[in-house]
Amino acid sequence: MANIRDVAERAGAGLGTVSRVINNSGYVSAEARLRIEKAMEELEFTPNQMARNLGRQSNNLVAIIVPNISHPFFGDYIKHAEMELYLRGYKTVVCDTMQRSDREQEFLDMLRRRAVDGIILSTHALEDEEYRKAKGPIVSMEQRLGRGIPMVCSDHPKGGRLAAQRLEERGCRYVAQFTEAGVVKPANARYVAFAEYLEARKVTVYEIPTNYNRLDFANYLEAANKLFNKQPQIDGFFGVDMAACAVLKVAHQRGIHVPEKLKVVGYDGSMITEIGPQNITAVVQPIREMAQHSVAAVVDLIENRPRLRDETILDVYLREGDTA
Amino acid sequence: MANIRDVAERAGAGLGTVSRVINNSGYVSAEARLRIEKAMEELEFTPNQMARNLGRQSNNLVAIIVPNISHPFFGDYIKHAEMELYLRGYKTVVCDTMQRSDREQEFLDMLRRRAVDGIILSTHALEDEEYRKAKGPIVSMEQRLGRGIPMVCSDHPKGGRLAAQRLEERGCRYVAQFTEAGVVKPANARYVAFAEYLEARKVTVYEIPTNYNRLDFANYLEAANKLFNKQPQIDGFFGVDMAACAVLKVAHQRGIHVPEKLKVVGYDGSMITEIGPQNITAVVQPIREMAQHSVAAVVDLIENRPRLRDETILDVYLREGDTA
DNA sequence: CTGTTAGCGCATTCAC
DNA sequence: GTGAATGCGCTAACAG
Repeated sequence: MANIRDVAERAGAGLGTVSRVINNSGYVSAEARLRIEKAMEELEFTPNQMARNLGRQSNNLVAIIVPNISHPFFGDYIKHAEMELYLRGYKTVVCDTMQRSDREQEFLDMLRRRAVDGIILSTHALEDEEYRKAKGPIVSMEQRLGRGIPMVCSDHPKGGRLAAQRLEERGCRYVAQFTEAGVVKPANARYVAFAEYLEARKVTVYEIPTNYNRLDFANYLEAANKLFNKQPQIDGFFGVDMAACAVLKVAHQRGIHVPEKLKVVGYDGSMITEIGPQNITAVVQPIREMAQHSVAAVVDLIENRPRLRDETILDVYLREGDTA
Repeated sequence: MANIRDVAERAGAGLGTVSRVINNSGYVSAEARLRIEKAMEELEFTPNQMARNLGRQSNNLVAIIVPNISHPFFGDYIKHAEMELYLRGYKTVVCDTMQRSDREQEFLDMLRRRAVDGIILSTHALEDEEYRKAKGPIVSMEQRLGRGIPMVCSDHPKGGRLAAQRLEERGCRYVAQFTEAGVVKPANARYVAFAEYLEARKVTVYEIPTNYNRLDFANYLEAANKLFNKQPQIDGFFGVDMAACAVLKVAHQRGIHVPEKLKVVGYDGSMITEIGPQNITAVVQPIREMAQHSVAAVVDLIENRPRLRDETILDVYLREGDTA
């Protein structure tokens, strides 16, 4: 495999000149450029990325760390983030922690080893301390990790209120939501806002704890069954998209008609709210914008551009569907 | 940021010894190891991955190129492949071509530039020639690209037959399937096998061409509407999961009961066949095994292990659901 | 078992 | 404008 020296020799030029042609930087006479380009073609020369990386101390790689790649929300997120990174000249490394903190730690180490230039985190299984001492371009989704680590999230309190408002307008009196036990993060603000809004209006709110460590459908299905067993009188439900699907499914199995007897509002607004027989009414997170902002933030950090704010909170809205 | 030389000096050792400690390779006296480890800790030394990459001519990165990251099938595939790669010491770079051949070409170039050690391709927008001349570890999903490029796919003819068999058993007389116009690949064998099986048994098979360049739901929804407008008498349908969802949705809108009046069989068996009110009867591709085999193949190529076969064809089965 | 040496392939000075 | 020199940080081969 030809290298830059071979090219230089064949073109009767110096390494520097060849390098300048490759990078299209600095001054090169048209004549020399031609000779060098010809030599490159003849030798089928392709610059070696690893050598460039070492020289420039940067590899144009950003790692996106998520709890579950095949979850619709994260799938959408990764898709948009990958495109945004691509537009800025970066490639995307995906890391699925599968909810295991040791894997998260290993992926964090990639930053220290400079295996990637930056990281966008959607999981937070470690102590905040760990993130801060990683010392490098880190952006967090949905969790405040401390000063210097930008965070991007959607307006969860508003999302909770929008859902609550809708269920109340539709006359619900006994509503339920799934909560994620033991996890403190901005996302939980939606459950708080939801409950506050409704309780202030004398609507009963049941909370069913689910295991945040299991983002799979079966987990929500279990919770949905538990819900109907314990609180058969419920007439409204609010939860993440998958939970909404699970509740719809169990309701269907039990012959409970939606939206007549039960209203359902999802949270996320991912693809799965639109592919079923009924479109699920949902609070939509602006996934694409979340990707744009988080990517912009991490690239700013990598390229040493100053950032004004550490927090970006994006607007949400209620998308009409057939279930509420 | 401390480097290996700093460590060597502080520990009063040579570069080689430090390197051996870092890589846990070769012989190092317990005493020297201790001194070096101490020095590494004191200096908070972390080996620089870019330098290692250059030295070893390998970066332990594999690119997975897909047409759409957020598609349930590819999401599942990436998830499993990422895990398999991780187990073998590789990180995963994802590349979403968004069906654009120029992007595919750019991602192929990463291999030439040695920005990644290998590639797993799920898209095939270029001429076979291009792939072959990329000269490097390439594995193809669902498409024969020529000798030396291993291919992994599922047993599509069997899949088509299983679906056909089921619809026939259920008494369907007028069935439809969506086909991908103008694309030749093993995956299409399922449509051929499906039609052959049924036509031999005097069942009428309608084929609705869809645009392969659009893997989104709206595309299938359009096709489903077209189908019901043109062939309202159909009593059976076969198509990829998303198409099945679309047909179910339109059927629901039009008051056509499934499975009473219309049987539906999906292909892929991804998550979306199980989250709706009805479980969709589907031919299941062994996505995890597909990931395992394709990863094993690309890693074998990267690490110069000889491979016996160029083709791996994996078994499929029909998973019972509520729609057929 | 250990330290030294010589690359890995390119980018980036800096004289010329 | 250009070429030669130096360094990026580490690995691997080698002599000791």
